[in-house]
Amino acid sequence: MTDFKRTLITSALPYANGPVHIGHLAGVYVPADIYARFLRMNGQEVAFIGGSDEHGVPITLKAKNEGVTPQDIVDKYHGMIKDSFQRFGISFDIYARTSDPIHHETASEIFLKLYQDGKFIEKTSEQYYDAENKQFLADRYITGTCPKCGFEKAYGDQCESCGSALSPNELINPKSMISGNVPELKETKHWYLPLDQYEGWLKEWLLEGHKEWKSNVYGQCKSWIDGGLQPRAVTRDLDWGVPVPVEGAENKVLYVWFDAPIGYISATKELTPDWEKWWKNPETKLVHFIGKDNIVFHCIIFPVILKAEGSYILPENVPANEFLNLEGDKISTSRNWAVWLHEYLEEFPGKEDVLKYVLTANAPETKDNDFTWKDFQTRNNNELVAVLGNFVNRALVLTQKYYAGKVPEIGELTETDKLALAEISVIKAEVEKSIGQYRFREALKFAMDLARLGNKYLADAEPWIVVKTDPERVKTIMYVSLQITANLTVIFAPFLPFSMDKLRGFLNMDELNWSNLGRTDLLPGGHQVNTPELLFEKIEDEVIERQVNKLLATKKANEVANATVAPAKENCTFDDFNKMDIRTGTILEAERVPKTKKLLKLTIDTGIDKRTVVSGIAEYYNPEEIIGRQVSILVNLEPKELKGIQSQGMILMAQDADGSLKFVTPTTPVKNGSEIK
RNA sequence: UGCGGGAUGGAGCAGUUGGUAGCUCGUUGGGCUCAUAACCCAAAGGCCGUCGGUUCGAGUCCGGCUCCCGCUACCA
Repeated sequence: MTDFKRTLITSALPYANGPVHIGHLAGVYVPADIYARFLRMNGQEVAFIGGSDEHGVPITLKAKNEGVTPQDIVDKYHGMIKDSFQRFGISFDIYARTSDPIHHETASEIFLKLYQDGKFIEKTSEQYYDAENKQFLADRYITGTCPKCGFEKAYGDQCESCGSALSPNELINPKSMISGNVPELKETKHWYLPLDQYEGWLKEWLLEGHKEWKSNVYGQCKSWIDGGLQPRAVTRDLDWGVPVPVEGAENKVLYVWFDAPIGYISATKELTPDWEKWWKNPETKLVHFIGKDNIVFHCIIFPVILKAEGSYILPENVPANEFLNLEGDKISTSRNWAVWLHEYLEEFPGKEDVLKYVLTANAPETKDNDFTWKDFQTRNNNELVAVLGNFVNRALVLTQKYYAGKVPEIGELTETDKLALAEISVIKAEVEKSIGQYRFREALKFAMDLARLGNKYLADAEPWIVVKTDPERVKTIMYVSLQITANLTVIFAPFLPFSMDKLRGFLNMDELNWSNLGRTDLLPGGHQVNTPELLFEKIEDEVIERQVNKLLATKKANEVANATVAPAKENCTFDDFNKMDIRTGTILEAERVPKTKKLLKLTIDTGIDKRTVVSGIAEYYNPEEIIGRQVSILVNLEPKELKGIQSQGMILMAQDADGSLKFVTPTTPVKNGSEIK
């Protein structure tokens, strides 16, 4: 194992098209912050890097929608994000941004170096171009009819209806999602990073050299590498971003995934003129904190860029987390399904550490986890308040009561005392080991064990009883209790920085580094402590209910938003309508199509014949419950093979605001085969 | 479609190299009353998703299946 002299910690750059939410925090910033604080307390040299990712198509679109410039958008969110991180206590050494000139320079330089060294390949291809907006269209911003299933709102990369992967050129009647116009095909030149040429190197460096990475990270990388890598475009046709610094690249910018990780480097440059020791000295340990969606960029693409450049170090570990859900649903910026950091800070002033605690205790380290307000309350009330806060309070209140806040002199230590004090060092070692393995949830649990130890010690020693018979003995008991309390300020400092500041205030002591943990003389006899307040307070049901109601309101608002009725389509002639032969039929049989989520295979009596129809309704209806139902069926639709089954016709469904499907059925039964007109 | 991760007592999670299944919360009973009705002790509660295989022995290794989540497809 290499002996590192310093640690460079990067945290994924949040995308500046929205505020930061608890998912970002749990996945990236809270663990990264714990790690940074822990290392600093150990006297290590640390640079903790963050910043906003401000380029890319979504930001330009948002700007367009709101009638402002992209710079306005990123200024707004960068300011908001930076401020909320600062108030939340994420201890970045620098929080930069990718629209900063220093970043543009850095990214340009690296691109240019690779370009001059011949590390890219150039390719010209035809891509859809929106003439009105004078821009090429990303796959996702082209819509049209799916060539496979006929669904009219397929995207350029995929059809949401049948699930097939598409390329934009396959779409029938392609339309720009930006202008609604028909896009034209236009030639354009781009530079590609030939990832395939680095396969051998990646196998050696990553698959052989970093088997210790977390299984979710390692597994994903392995599958990518084993599956064969393709060259990836590093440039885009867009006017928002870092301009491509070569001839013949007008109106082209660096693709965001190329430019964003370089943001870590430019941020370091902004932090210190001595930035090269952080990025080019093999005695520096580089650790990327990210979410799982970023694994491929940080484990494969960015390392390839660094490797191709030649003078940079490579990540030593990439402890990516899985995702955090909120009350059972995926967190979503666009659906406003999130707990926003800036709102939390307003609504729970002074409770920054509570959120850090809950997000760490329930961190999605090995799999997706769920954040619920109920759990938030439970952990606050039963763990922070009842275990940690309560112990501290007991120790301090007794000290006030018996000794007017003066730490008593130590007497003879009993076996119990010695065991309790020795346990501190055991817990210390466990916390260190867990943090070293990026298991912050486990580390926090061990830290909590110290508070539990304190409670148990007091319960066993019973100073409130002993005081009546042996006041001398009580002095030692309280001395030991206070040393445990003082040790708590050290062990919890990486996790609950604000609360430990507060606790040190109660104890009237200075901040200590990690190596003091385990000492049993942190508060000398005679030291005066202050009158304590509560370290944590209970969170009442009403507070939680308010948050839950807020989320329910969001859910409702989303439904209303989705309920906006689509505008009428173009007129069609009566003949057009007459072409469709819609009948009433009855479902005779229904079964799930194996290996699909949405499809049911139905046998329908159409009055004309009995035929098989495959219908995408399995998410809303069970096969058993629909047998015998009358439905409306388009009988003269061209047959279509779905999952190897001939589907002869289409069942008409009404789609509700929430996306659910309902049968269109006569109000009272009619004869099968009745025409609908 | 392909790939990755997950499935463990009521809930949320640990289980490192295969050797008597743990933790936090909740529940029940007891103790204590210094403390924010907090704390301490004890108990109940699991054929570790499912089927098969390797092994003296499998939560742990191998294969099939089912179900969730994610990536593929620029929201951590």
